[in-house]
Amino acid sequence: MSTTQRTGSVTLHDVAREAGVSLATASRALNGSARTVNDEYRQRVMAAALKLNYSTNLSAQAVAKGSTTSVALLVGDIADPYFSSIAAGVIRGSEEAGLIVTMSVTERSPERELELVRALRGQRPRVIILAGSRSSEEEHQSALAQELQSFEGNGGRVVFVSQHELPFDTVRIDNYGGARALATSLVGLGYTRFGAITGEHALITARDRLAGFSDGLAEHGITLDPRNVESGGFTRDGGFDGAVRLADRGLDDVELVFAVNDVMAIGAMSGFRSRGIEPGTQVAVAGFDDIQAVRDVTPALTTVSIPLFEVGESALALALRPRGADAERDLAVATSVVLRASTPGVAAR
Amino acid sequence: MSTTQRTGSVTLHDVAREAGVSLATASRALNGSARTVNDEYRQRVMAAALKLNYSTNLSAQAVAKGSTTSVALLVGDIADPYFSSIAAGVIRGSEEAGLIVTMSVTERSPERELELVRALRGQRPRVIILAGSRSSEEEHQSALAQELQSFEGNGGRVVFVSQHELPFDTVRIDNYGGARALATSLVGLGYTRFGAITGEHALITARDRLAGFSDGLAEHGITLDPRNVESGGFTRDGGFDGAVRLADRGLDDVELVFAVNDVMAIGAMSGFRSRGIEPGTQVAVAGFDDIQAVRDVTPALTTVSIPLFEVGESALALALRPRGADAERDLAVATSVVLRASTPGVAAR
DNA sequence: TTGAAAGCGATACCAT
DNA sequence: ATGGTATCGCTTTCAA
Repeated sequence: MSTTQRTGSVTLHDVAREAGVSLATASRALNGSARTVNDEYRQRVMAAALKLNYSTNLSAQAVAKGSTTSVALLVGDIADPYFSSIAAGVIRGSEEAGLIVTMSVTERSPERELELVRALRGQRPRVIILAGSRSSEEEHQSALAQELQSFEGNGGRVVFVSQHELPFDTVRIDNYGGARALATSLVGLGYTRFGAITGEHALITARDRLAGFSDGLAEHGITLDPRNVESGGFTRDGGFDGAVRLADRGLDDVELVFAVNDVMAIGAMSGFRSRGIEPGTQVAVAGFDDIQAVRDVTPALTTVSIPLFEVGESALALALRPRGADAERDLAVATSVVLRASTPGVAAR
Repeated sequence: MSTTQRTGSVTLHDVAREAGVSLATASRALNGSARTVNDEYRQRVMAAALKLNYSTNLSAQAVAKGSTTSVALLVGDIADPYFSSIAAGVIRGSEEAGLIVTMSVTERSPERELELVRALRGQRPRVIILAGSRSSEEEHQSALAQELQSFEGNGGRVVFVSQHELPFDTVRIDNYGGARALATSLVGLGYTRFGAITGEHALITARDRLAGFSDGLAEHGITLDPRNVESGGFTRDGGFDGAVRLADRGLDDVELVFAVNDVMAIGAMSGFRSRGIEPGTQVAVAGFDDIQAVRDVTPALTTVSIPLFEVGESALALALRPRGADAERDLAVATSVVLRASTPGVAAR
């Protein structure tokens, strides 16, 4: 009977033997830090590794070193362009730093998010990045905070994207300010009657954007009538349904509808259309995020631009910053209003 | 001087001591397979683990067991809805199976794909799923095949999505047949003059779709004139540019342009528009994939639907199938033509 | 069932 | 610089 090798993998031991050096030397030559090993030996080890097609066992390395090379990324829904763009940035940054990204999906559920963070601990990642839109429910907030705190206590790094209610490093997206600026721009175009489609009130992002928009209008003496505000899912269908409800109850004199994110806005445009209301001409529409798709819908969507890819990169960069540098732990990314055809200027009234 | 703990983490050892049992028993109670441990002890261990907030170190577990719980997923571009939908399926399936997915982006480069696969070996994942659109360059193909073969030799599982030129399990998407069926449907609508926008010829997916479309037309005695075929990047901008080139050289009598994927088709619609050609009315457009966005562009895009999320789930399921069951290693997913407003029926000619 | 002890594949300290 | 060896956290024989 032949011996069954559970793992046929070549180990460092094999390489060392092949090269005729000690295990320690092989380790130093392959993964050790600097020139502490004779070039002659180094060559031999490299050659042996190549010959045997050796590949370092990252798990073993992790237990020996007491630290991994992985970054855990939590997103609400990877199929949503908002998250996938951020993910692309995180992945890019990680690959540049030689780190591996593991990805989990919270499905926008705070419970699930908490569960995942707990499970992720087993991975002992270097970094946990939370990009899901979080809710503000006290209960989960504190349980989550506690979990993350102990993760940091054990040497991990935590970075939030967008949220800023918890005491962790965060890449802050100025949802409030961006929406406020949008309101001002739209008023500048001549609009005076507004409606909105938002997500669940518990979603901090949705709330901030709506508040910013509302306050922006107020600044110009315009009130956002709550009767013209529909709320639903933070998704394309949520936007569609919101628009339909708005249309069905009568748009009255509402000239422009602000949806708190682009996918909702795009859904809303289709929703209006399904009711025979032509977006852009019969009702203007604006969104938030500036995802790729907004350039290709008709009319092109006015929105607030967020450099999503950059947000992802920044989140990782923030996490990798040396621990001591606790100067400014809040990295703010700039947003900017982008006016497009979905909000044409209002002709003389 | 106090002892500095490099990792503050609670270990199984701590739990065992707290519970007053041996390391072995604690291991069995927490992560061991079945009822081989006294219920009384089991309770004690669980309680201790909970009290100490213990979390299994997955890396250590991996080296001890000789196998990990991770799935490596390679995609061409995570921000592309085609890939992100597949990724969502893979992630869902993995979470159900208690597996962690790590994600890498090939940026659609065969070199990068090969590099990544090599690097991924260090992770010793249970499964590697390759969802990138692969090229057919002989050189990379064989190097990749070799690398994957040895991965399988060491107990790993490999699954391809869409590709079927290499001898590995694959979730096969019927690109050829789908495009062919699309051609037939469009001819049925009364179209007779076609153009196309495709990706680089080396991309198997692009080539198959174009071939299927062309053959489908040929079946009805219609020739796809190569002069009406533009090729470029497999992206939105590639589609945009292709449309612009087509428009600039004169659409002549081309009534319908088939773009080999939806993002290109959507880009093409914008491209045509930028040249004053209204898609849907002045030129019909069709795509392939049925990504979410096609419902919300105007006119809604005719396309070939692929159940992308399901493709991702299936890829994982295939990988997890017991090794012996080598019956049918090619799982085919059904595609279906979806006619929408971008290809209105042609009135009596 | 339970515990002692031998690995798993690497790193790093301590002599040489 | 190099090699021997303890160690990392966990699993899994092997006896008891």
